[in-house]
Amino acid sequence: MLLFKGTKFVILPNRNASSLKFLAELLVKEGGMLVNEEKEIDCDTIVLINDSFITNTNTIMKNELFFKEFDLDPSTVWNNVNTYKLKCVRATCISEWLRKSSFQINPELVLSVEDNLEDNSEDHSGVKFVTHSATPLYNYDLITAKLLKNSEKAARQIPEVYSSSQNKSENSELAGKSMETEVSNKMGEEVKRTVDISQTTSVPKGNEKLIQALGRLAKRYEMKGDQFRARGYKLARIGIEQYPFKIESGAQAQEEISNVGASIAKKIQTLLDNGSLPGLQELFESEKRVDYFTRCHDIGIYTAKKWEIMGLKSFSEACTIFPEDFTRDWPILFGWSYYEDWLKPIRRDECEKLASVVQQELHLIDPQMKVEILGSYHRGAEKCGDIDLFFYKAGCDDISEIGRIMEDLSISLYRKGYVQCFLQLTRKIYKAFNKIIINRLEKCHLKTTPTLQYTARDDNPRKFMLGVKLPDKEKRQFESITFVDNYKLKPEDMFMSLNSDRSPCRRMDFFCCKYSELGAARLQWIGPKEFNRWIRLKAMHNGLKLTQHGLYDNHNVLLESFDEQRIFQLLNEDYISPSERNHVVKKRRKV
DNA sequence: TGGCAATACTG
DNA sequence: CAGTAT
DNA sequence: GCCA
Repeated sequence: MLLFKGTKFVILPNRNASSLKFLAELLVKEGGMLVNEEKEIDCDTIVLINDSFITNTNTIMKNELFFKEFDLDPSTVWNNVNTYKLKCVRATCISEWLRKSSFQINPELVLSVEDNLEDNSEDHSGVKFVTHSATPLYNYDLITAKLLKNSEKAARQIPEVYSSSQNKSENSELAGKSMETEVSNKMGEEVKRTVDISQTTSVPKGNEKLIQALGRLAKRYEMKGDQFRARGYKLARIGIEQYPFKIESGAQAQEEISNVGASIAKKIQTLLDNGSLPGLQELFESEKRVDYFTRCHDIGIYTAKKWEIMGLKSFSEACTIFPEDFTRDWPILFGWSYYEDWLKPIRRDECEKLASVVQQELHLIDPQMKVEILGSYHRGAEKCGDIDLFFYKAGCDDISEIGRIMEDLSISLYRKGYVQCFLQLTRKIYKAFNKIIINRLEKCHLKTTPTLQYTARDDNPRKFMLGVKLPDKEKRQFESITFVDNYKLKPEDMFMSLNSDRSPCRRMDFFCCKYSELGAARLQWIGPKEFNRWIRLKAMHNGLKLTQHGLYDNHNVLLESFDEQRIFQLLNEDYISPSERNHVVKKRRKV
């Protein structure tokens, strides 16, 4: 008897995520039906929510990404959900039902859907520079939509639940113009529901341990400098994260999960049998020291290992033994000074606030320039490690012009107190910033070498790496996050600290591209790294080469650089939306 | 057994 | 070129 | 480490 015979399901926001495709296949195999059109939805349809839109506190993330990624018309579907009061459960319940061979929707699994939009608009003070944003920041997908409107039908309607709490400037961007529009800082608005379904996590119980173990092994080999072996573990780990069933044996894992080979299968078996792997419990003391160092900006494994081999345990010790490391690679001084701040996660709303400061300043310099937040922010992360700002100008392929604008922009922001430090120099930046470097050198008693001359490169950099922060009074509105990982400087290194709990310094990167390379460049800076490697490998297997400048054939002839979706097409891949790029592996499943 | 993404910036 | 970064 |  088929488990789901006759039952209709709709998967939200869409069924294209790799793990969902797999579950959808199983569902159909067991007699379930997937709705393909809005009108097929009836009062008995079961709503499956992609787990990546359910937070770890078991609440539905009804934010902009959720609705943006709907296959079907979001407002029609959501209206149906509300009027029929359809049952919403996690998509991964499918694997649970299959495993138990029992299709039962226990009441505690049902996520409630009514809107309890509390007014969270705390943002009325100290936001002057936000409320006069001249051009919108978060318009990436709308731009894409515009570029593609030939191939797509009408622009999709934005559902009410979404647009009501939505950044108005986005809508006005559709009209091609937006002045004096109010920018909400509640872009990542979540409507939280507290439903305790703790027994149904997205990762099957028991696999967590394996994931953690592989992560540790990856970390260990990374610190050893064996990047490829580390990569092997990382890919296997991603595979297990995506695998919807409990792993019962090493052989099963090797058979079903890509990037799990003989060696990892054996380790998995050992873990299942013994609950642990020899020597995995904790990093060795030496590894801890390497770890401490490499978390500092501009300290990689090479330097960290060099210091560790010399028995050094802290930056201050390293500073006395290898002073030239610090005077030559002066950005280390800022990595040290902001060590703790730069390891703190950044909330989306703070990303937005900082970005709008930048955007305002940019508008003064050149109103034609556009800026977008890419990186993990764009992939929908609740907390970001840094803020990646991406600059371009319609019709402008002159990269040095944009470079100069970014340079002026960063210096203006430095003068206004937002930029705290630069991590690379141009002649202009050196002039403005030199004294701060000297100050840091003196602070740790390094002689300020007069030979501290800086290579003023002829061409403008197309990339700026900065430390930025909001003034204390403007920062106050952002609730502090409870840090799970709270990385601390050792006491003997604290004297260099410029960290601030009140208003932490943040890492911000500026990137730019030629207008003609917009698609390829966005692809790169949206990332994540693993996705970039995956898709570039894909290109390579097709005899092509993909870079931030475009997709090239084997004769280095440009095939496409402007249209992101066209690049996917040429690679024979379905378009993968930014938030889905977090979980891409080489193969979903072995045959 | 060789290859594992591809590029930018710095000394 | 090597090292660190994205 | 894994894979072709």
